This record gives sequence, C-alpha cells and structure tokens, in this order.
Amino acid sequence: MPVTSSRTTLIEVAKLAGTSKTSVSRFFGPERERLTPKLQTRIAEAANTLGYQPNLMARGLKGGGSRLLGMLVADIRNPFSVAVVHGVEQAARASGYSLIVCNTDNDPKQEQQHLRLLSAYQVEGLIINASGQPEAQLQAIRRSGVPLVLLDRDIHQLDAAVIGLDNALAIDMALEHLMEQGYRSILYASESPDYASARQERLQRFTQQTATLGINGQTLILNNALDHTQTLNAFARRSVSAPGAVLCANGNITLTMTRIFQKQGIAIGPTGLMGIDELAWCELITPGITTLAQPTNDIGQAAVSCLLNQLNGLAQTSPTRHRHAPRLQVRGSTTP
Amino acid sequence: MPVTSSRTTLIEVAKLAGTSKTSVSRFFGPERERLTPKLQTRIAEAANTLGYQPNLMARGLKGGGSRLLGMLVADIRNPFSVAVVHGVEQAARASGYSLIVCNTDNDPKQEQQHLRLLSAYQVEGLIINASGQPEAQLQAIRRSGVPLVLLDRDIHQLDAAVIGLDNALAIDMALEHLMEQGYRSILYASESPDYASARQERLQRFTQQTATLGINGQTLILNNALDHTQTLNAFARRSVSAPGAVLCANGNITLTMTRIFQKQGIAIGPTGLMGIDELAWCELITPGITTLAQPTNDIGQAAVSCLLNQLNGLAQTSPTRHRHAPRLQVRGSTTP
DNA sequence: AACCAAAATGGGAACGTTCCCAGTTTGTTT
DNA sequence: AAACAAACTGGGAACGTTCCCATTTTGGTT
Repeated sequence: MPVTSSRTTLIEVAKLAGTSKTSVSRFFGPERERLTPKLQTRIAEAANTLGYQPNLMARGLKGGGSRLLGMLVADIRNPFSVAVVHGVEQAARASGYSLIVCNTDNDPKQEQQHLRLLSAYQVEGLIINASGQPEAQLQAIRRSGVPLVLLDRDIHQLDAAVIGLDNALAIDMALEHLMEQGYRSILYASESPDYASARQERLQRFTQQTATLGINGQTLILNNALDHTQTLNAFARRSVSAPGAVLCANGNITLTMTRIFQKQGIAIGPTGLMGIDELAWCELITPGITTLAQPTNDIGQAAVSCLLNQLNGLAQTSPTRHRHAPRLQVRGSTTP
Repeated sequence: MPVTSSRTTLIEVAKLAGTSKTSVSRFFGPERERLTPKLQTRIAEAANTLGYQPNLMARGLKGGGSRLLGMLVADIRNPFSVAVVHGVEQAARASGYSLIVCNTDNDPKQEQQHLRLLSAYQVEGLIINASGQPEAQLQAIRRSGVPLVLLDRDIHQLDAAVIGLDNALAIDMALEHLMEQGYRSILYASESPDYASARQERLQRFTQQTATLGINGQTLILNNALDHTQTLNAFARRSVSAPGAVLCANGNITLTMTRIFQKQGIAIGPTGLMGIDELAWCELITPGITTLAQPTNDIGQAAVSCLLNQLNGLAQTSPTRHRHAPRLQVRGSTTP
C-alpha cells in the first residue's frame, strides 16, 4: 500500500521554524533578501529537515505565474526539431522557466488537443511549430494575454513573430554553391508545400531564382502514393552529358533521396546531392553529403528571448521575423 | 499592451448557465453522466460561448490529481531516447495523462534540479532514464507516494521497476548471428559502463558468454581522451586471416565506429560491423549495417502501464523487471 | 394522492500558495 | 531619551477547483 504521507507544506515549515507562512513564502520567492540572515538560516534548516518542496500548482494558481513555457512540435522524431527543442530548453532554464513539450505527429487534431492542454496548464508563453492552421485557437490564446512565437512555420492571419531559417538565403546559397561546382541543372525535391510556410518559401525562391538566373531548374513534389524512382533515374541519365544535382528541401527528403540513389545505383557526385538540414550520417555516406546546417541553438534561443521580451512588455511594435542564416557544410556529394 | 482579459472561470460559466459551480465541475470531470441531459447542454453552451478552459493548476491543487506524468531523459538527442519518449507520450495520452519531458544532458546536477521541478509540479508518476545515481532523492519521492519506473538504467538500492531491453538476450543474439556468419573473433566496443546498468549488463554478458562458448572475444572501452584508430586498424588487419567483427554497444558507438571504418578505409563486411540500436542511416551505409532494434514503442508503453498499475494500487508485490527482446535486422555488414 | 427511495443539484470548506496591508522591531537623528 | 523613518514580520483574503454533505427534485409504489 502506498504510504501517502502527504507532502509537507509551507505552514509546517513555518511552524517548525517558529515563524509565519509569509516569511517562508518570501524565503522561496524573489524576496529572500528582505529576511534577516538569522531567520533565513532558521527557515533553511526547517525546510531541509522536512524535505520541503514548494507546490508549483498552488503558486501558479495564486497569480504568481506558473514559470512554465509550452512548446508544440510537429514531429519529435525529426532530428531538426529535437535540436531546436534542446536549444529552447537550455535557454528557458537559463531564464528560470521550465518547458512542457508536446508532440503533434503532424496531426491538426492532436494539435488542437495539445493547445487546449497547454493553456489549461497556464503556460506563460507558447512556442509553436504548427502542423495545421489553428488560427482561431491561437488568436484566442493571444487575446488572453499569453505571448506566442511561431517556429519555422507561419500561420495566416495571425500576426505573431516567426522564427526560423532564412529560407531565401538558404536557397541562394545552395544555388550558388551548386553552380560554382559546375552543375548545370538542378532538381529541387520537396514535400507538398501546402501547409508549411517554410516549404512554400523555399520552393518559391527556387523557382524564382532559377528563372531569374537562367538556371535549368525543375521541381519534384514528393508524394507517398507515387514512385519517384523513374524521375530520378531519368535525371541521373541526363547528368552524364551535363551534370545535374538534386537539392533536398529538408532532412527527410535527403534521407529519401539517398535511399533512391543507393537502390538505383546512381553515383553520388556525378549526380550531385545536397540537402537542407545537417544530419549525423551525412558525413558517413560516401563521399559525404553537402548540407546547409540550420543554427538550431540560435533559433531556440531566439524563440525564448522573443517570448520573454513580450512577457516583460518590451513587445516589438510589430511582429518581427527572425531569419537565421544557414551554415554551408561542403562534402563530396557536390563534386561532379 | 496585453489585454490581460483574465481567463474565464468555472463560476462565470455557472452563472451564465444558471446553475452552480459544482454542476459545472461535474460536467468537466468524470461524473458528467450524473447530470440531466438538459443541464449538460446548457453548460456546454455556456462554456462554449465563454471559451472556458478548466484551470488544471487549481484542479491539481485540490487533490484532484494533476494528470501529469514526468519523464527524465538522459540525452534527448539520442534517437533511441526520442523513440521511447514518443512511445511513452502516446501511451500516456491514451490514458488521459500528459507528459512533461526533461532532458538532463547526462548531467547529475541537472538531473537533481529537474527532479525537484517535476515533484514540484505534483506529477502523479515518474519515468526515469537516469544520468547519475540520485537514490536519496528518488527514495524521498517514492516515500511521498509517487510511483516510479526506471528506464534502461537501474539505480542501486532503489527497489523500483526497471524497464528496458533484455540485455543478455541481445548479446546472445548478436553472438549467435556473428558466429553463424563465420566470424571467429569479436571486438565489443562500449562506453565506460560505470554509471549505466545496461552497459554493465551487456558488457558482462559479453565477457561471460565468449568465455563459456570459447569465442575469441575482446573488449574496447571508448574514452574521449584516447584515439582508438590504432586498435581498430590492428583488429582489421588480423581479420584478413580469420574474419573478425566489431559489436557496438549502442547507437552512438555504431556512429563512432562507422566513422573510424570509413576514415581508415576498413572494408565493412570482411571486417564485420554490428550495432545495438536501429538508426535511420544504418541501411544507407554500404553494404548496410546489421542491427538489433529495440522495441521502443513497447518499452514506452510498458513504462506507462507499469506506472498506472502502481497508481491504481495494483502494485506488483515486488519490483519487477520488464525485459524486452530486440529484433534482429540483418544487413550486409555481417557477411565476411 | 401520499409516500419513499433514488437521483440530481447546490452551498461551503479546503487545497497550498502569494500578496496586501497592518503591526512590530530596529536604527538614526535631534 | 524621545521621535521618527526604515526595515522587517505576520495575519488574512484570494486564486479556481474538487469533494463532502445537505437539500431539492423526480418517479415509481401503494
């Protein structure tokens, strides 16, 4: 049977220390310095012998703030997301906040549910990597005074700060690198850009820039229902005369494409391969896959500090966009 | 300026619906059925127009239970951990619980801090993948009536359930597979087993079984300060006469070893390579790396259901060990 | 129609904390 | 030594909910 010796409370500590609950409360809050050193040690001792832990639920209830931030992640199994979570967590802890992470598995239904949950826990700020477009819900949350930050994906009709990669710059850097290396036609592979603004931005920049610069560019929108092996094979065959490269819109695509290259025996390098998002294995695939690494730590920290600014009333006049530059990691896969 | 229109409460809903707070409380709790259908719809309407969200802090305070589970992860950037987190999250949600995940980055200091935090949030159960050996703290938590489950790593002098891979079986399966494939000497590569029981169990089983079965086995304890390239080169040279294989204790080691193989030009297959933990890229490294995949979903679910059993007083008479069998994924790296 | 059990509803205390304000002590100035 | 300001301490209400128990309503029997 569980011992259910209920948790010790503020009042018990106060009793043992021979003081009032107010003083004990002060001791554990930001006003500790107002207490006499003598009283401080007395409280510290009492709390120690009783093993007292403040009950954050009670604190959160009485207006004291929950000291919690909430984070919604579209796909926790994506290494990029994990890296950002890691950055956010560190930044949050450094500012005395804790983080509740919820994973939506790219399901708008779960996203709704989790948003309800997070606001029920009275989080003081929300970092959102959206799966769907829950404008209505988010607008309601914002109206209730909870600051929001969007991560990587914008949401229409919601004027919140968006933090993420500088997508246009990333595409430009990729194109520049690939052209420099001597590739003369580029196939851009992406998932359906319908519901993720970052995908849209990248795709749009790609078509725009290839047109402007007169580069021979094609796009391939991946679709689970179809087999893209044929397309890739054809592209690779054409590479023999004029070298072509495949540019992958994100880490997942890089994985998919690498699989196809290997299964079809397409040589990496002669047909170029490059991806947005850095992954642990990119250096291991012979001859190494060139990537644009996202500065995940910076992104995580920017998200938190943006939130804290809003919390402290230093809100920007208008919702800002933080665009972070990628880092080019050159490897053998982009040498024809 | 923030609108700070404070959240609507139970009482406002009750007022609008022309009923009492008790009834509204019942509506949102497990006793909804006790209410007249007419009352139910009236409350539902009122709650809807006001956009009411129950305040879980208040609920948690008044003994109602926080409906929160806490999870401590030693390294969130380890794909294995993420996969387990995913399983735990799904199982928790299915039972109406939410999950706070804290990452300790393998730092006992952070572990302590996070444990304090989690118990301050009144979590109803704790799933712990330990970094250090915080027996004292965990014992205190257990005494206060919060059920515990250990994940992958045991903690001395704490009689809690441990859930994880069947390490002995995993080693046995690996040895059997490697011998069958014709390897005649095996190098077991692991990180220091000092503070992780799973590593100890695997290492111990390896030395024991190689001795018992008369297999030529060596162990290599990785150490950041040293360069193990020499050892590997020597091992590979000997493989020419009698084929040898490297068995990696976990996913990280597999990554490290693969790097060394590639940098040193050691052929994978002639010198075997096999790892515990399945990773996305293992099939991509030519000729594919053989692995023992952990059943991460099963492990996550087992952890949650073990916790819920304890919560419902169905506590096992003695702390149990759940050992889950791995799945052998054969690829080209173990064909001499 | 009167009665009674069962079901439905509501009032109030309690959960553990913070914060306001009042009361007490300390220290400095005349 | 008196007076006053400043620093420190403490009592009580409030936060939004749940749960106990009392009260009211319902519906079935005699």
